[in-house]
Amino acid sequence: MTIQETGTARPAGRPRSEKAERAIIEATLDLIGEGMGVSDLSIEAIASRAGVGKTTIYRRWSNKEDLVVDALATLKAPMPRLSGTSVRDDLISLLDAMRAESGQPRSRCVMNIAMSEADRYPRLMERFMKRAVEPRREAMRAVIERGVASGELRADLDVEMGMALLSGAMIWHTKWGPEGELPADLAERVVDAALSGMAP
Amino acid sequence: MTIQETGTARPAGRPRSEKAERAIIEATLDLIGEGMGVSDLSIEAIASRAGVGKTTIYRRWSNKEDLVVDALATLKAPMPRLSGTSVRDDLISLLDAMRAESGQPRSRCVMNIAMSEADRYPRLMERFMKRAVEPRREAMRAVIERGVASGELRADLDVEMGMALLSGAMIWHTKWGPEGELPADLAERVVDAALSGMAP
DNA sequence: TCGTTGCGAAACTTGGACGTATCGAAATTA
DNA sequence: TAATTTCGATACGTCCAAGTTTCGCAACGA
Repeated sequence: MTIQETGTARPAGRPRSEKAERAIIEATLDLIGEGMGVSDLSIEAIASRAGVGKTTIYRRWSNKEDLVVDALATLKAPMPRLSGTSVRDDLISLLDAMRAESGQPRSRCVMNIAMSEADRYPRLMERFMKRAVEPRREAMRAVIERGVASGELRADLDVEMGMALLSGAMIWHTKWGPEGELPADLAERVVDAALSGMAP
Repeated sequence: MTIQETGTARPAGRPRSEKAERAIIEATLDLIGEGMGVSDLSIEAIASRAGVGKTTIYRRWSNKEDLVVDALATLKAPMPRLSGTSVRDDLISLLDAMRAESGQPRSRCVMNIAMSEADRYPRLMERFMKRAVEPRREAMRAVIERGVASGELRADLDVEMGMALLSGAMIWHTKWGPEGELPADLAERVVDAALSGMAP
């Protein structure tokens, strides 16, 4: 018996480097964040960026898609804490988290991939949606439903439509709004616009 | 002097085939519509799909990006005729045109490219936005401004925000809504939701 | 009819990425 | 210390698409 028996018995030889593994995933996310599509990614580019031998990648992942799946899976949703004081405040919090993320190249991964690669990599998308998108969506849905129940929102509100208005407006600004950073008060303005509507 | 002097004097030799040119552009749009990114397109695939020799492509375009630019430029916006009776009706017409297009593979080009390739092909995007997106955007802006002027919409409405709500909600449904075709009444529901707002 | 140019097909060269193998060094167990 | 495994680096053969060239034929003007 060996001294350490916690979990799996460590095999002989040099252990795999956690650091290398993280560097590989970071490099992958970086490249995707810079606008690369999945099919543009090359293992060689990832290895080079990560300062790692190709062997070290192939020892862990047998192909590019597996690597991307794992890389995206590490993008956990750091959901904003919701104050719960008012539906308006909570919606602003959620949308402002979107705004903040849209500035970071890293989080652009989410959008770039979600937007463009759905058709080509369905397996990847499925897992990615579940991991990174669904939790946020669920959070927003919960807030809206709470608002309907509490009377802060219209009783006859279509919840999905509400999500479409709010999220869609944020996406629109990200992609087609004025150049540069999104304004700091964008989330608030979007929420207020969606709440009050366009009609007088 | 030659007999025909109408415009440019025809050079000697066999004239270029209009048919081949159209076939090339059609093939390009088809492939993009099937979900291919610009970088996934191969000249050989285009030539093969168009039933054309690679030579015939390279004789006209010196590289892939030029070809894609021209191909997308032919996607003219078949703008819906606006009745002008009410702002609501006109907005529904505009959004319903979006819905109808999202069903056609050909028009998915617009979305796929616009969504995903912005960072990588800025030159392409610029020309494409000008040609295919800006006219529709301008039409919607005009309708909203008319509504503000006529009192059909809030006097203090932020026009850009209104566009974001409407267009964004349509995009959201296209990309993340329930599977399958968009419901026939989606445009109407989006417009009404955006007009009346989420607050009671 | 003849010269010119475009046509599709195919051969060709080049370059990049793939995935594998091999190297000496490093890290760990026994 | 010896055995084992991973490390980064690099070389290798394969494949695929890019882009160029060549070929025989077709379409046009003179």
